Amino acid sequence: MSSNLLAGLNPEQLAAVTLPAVPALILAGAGSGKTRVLTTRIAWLMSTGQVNAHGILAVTFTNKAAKEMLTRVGAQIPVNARSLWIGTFHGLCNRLLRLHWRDAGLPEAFQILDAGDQLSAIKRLLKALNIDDEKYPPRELMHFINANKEEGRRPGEVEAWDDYTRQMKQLYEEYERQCRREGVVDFAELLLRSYELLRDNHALRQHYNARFRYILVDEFQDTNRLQYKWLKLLAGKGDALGNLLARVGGVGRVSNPTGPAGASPAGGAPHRARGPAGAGVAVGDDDQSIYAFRGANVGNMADFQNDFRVETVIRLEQNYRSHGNILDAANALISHNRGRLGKNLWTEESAGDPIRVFEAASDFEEAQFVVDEVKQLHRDGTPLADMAVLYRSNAQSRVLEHALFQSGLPYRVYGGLRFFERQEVKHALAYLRLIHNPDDDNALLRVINFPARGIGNRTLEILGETARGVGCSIWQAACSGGAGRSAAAVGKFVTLIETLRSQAEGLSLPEQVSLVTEQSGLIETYRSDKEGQDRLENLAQLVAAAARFVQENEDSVTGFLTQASLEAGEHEAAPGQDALQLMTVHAAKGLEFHAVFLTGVEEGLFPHDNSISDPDAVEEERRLAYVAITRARRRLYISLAQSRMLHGQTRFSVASRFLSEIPQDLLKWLNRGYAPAAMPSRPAEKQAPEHGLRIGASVEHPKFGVGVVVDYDGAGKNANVQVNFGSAGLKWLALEYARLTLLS
DNA sequence: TAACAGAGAAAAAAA
DNA sequence: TTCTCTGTTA
Repeated sequence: MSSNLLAGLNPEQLAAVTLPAVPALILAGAGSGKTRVLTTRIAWLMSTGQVNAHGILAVTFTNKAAKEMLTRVGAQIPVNARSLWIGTFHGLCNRLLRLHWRDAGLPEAFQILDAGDQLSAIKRLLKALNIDDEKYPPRELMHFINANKEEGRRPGEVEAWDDYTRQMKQLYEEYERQCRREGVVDFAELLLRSYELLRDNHALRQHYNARFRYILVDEFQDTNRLQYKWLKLLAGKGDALGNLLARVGGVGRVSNPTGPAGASPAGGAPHRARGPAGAGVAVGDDDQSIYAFRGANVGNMADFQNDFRVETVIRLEQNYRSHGNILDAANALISHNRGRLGKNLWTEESAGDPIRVFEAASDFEEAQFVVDEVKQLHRDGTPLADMAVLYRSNAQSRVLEHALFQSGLPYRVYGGLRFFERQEVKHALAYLRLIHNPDDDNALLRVINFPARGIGNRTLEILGETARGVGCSIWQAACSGGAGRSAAAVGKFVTLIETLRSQAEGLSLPEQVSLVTEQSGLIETYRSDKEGQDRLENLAQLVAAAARFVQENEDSVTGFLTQASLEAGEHEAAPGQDALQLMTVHAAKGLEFHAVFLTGVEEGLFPHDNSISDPDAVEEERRLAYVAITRARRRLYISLAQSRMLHGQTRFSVASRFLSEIPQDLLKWLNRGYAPAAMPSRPAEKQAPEHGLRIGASVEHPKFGVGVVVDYDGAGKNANVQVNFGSAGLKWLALEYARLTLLS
């Protein structure tokens, strides 16, 4: 059987798939068949009888990647999806904590706070404590808390040398208390809590060490410190052994034991000579590390090599995606970074097309260029969905969207709110939470006055104070009356929730969701809102999602709520229409397209202003550019604009340094030299003309026909306008003489 | 309570 | 420029 599995692998892939049970690092370049290697290895391990599904743990970062891995393994070998632990860090931690909630000190049905929930919980905390949120902004506190958790630090371990940090530390502690009281867990807490569970519970740790004989980690360059520590524990290499940590003498930091790490006999559990501790495989690409800003630590790759004394490093450098010129450009660009682990992509494919470069006079013109090229490629047979327009920052999408909209090309923008983050969905889920746990203050505050029922800030303040005074939940405070003038309204809300609860009794999950959306008044509110159509649609979708959940999993409210927090759903529920893809470079990681347009390749934008003064940050930008380039299979366009509207101002920029780091013989400048001169000069700088012929206005000329105003200068008698008459050409006309009629 | 105006910020983002 | 948040006002 295994020969089938291994067919078609190149020598490096084969080596990676059939690695013995030793720790190994696989440096997998873009498009080198990384996922295939991972899934084939899992299938190979099982089909050769080295391990059963039970003994494998595979970790990814996104639900999408986890799902894909599971599907592909399933296609190669029959597996029981339940016994195979493939998932995201958070998904797997959740699984662990649900199994061992008691040992982890959590309530059985603990709730998960997503980022938005966490922020509102923090705001509520600050209010309750009467903290000036100007001095201690909620977002900053949230960042402080998460950053510390991601370093594995509880409040007690935070070093505070100044008043500000001392206060933040204090608030971190209060926040934890609040979470404990409410039985909720934020994203970082999932990780930290399950890390601590394994660290402090020897029996449990040994159980999992023995169980997970093979651990595979995807996108290893994106792991943060805590995730790495967690992996180490699971692999049985723990800094878990408190003695080991102490002996190495670090200050509580997980530095690398320089000696023979796991082999320490000094107290604690003796390690097996082979086996569990040895089987970790990390797959990553340091050149594609683009998430340092959210705590990813590329250094984990080097630490892994040291801590696990990795002797096997496999490089997957053959690229199955792009043509040669594209890879050469990527290789050349990334070679400007220092301290790489080193890797050079190559392909058996031909060099292919040169990289097309377009320098536009303005962002407007750049967008137009993209539109024209996309149209051309589409006419030549490339599906729109196989083309992507990439940009560094979301703000750039506006002008692109505008041009696309004008041209009538269907497009799809990634980013923005996702399904379970939409307010109507969150409202509905809050009602669902409340009928199962009315003490959930977060949920209660979200909907106590939505739909509006006459409970304002003042009332909430009174309720909050009462609750705090008594030490009970807001719900209990609401039940005990004493809500001042709005007592009646509060009473009605209490009755509503209680009615909902009794009605929900015995209903299935989808029925409960449906009940809640209707009886709470949500549906009615959105129906009377002229812009509520989409929201109604989403509420219906929510019921459908609940039905699907019950079918695929179990009839469990907690399970559904967990999934809602852990899998926020798709960005766009767009139909399967063939549409051009618009997204940030970050969002494009892991994807590939026939043609890629990398836009805004200008100093100040890419690399971004905020990075330019920091060499490390510039390197991350360069990696980002590398990711962007390697998305393209056949065609790569790089465009830039000499001027662009940014924050309401026109700014002028020059080509990005990244462009000059690509060998010029790989580039084909589509318009260098003549372009800037032939283009209309910076319309944005001009004041509106008194003659009313603004740029973009349509005009008619008796001889030239219909055209569009692209520029103007002068005033009064000397006023001139430049009009693009299409086939009749671009003309400068003196307003005093030309008989122009304004059409729009 | 709800509507409105003025201020302030605008890099990237998974779970 | 435009979106979001906050504080004020009807």
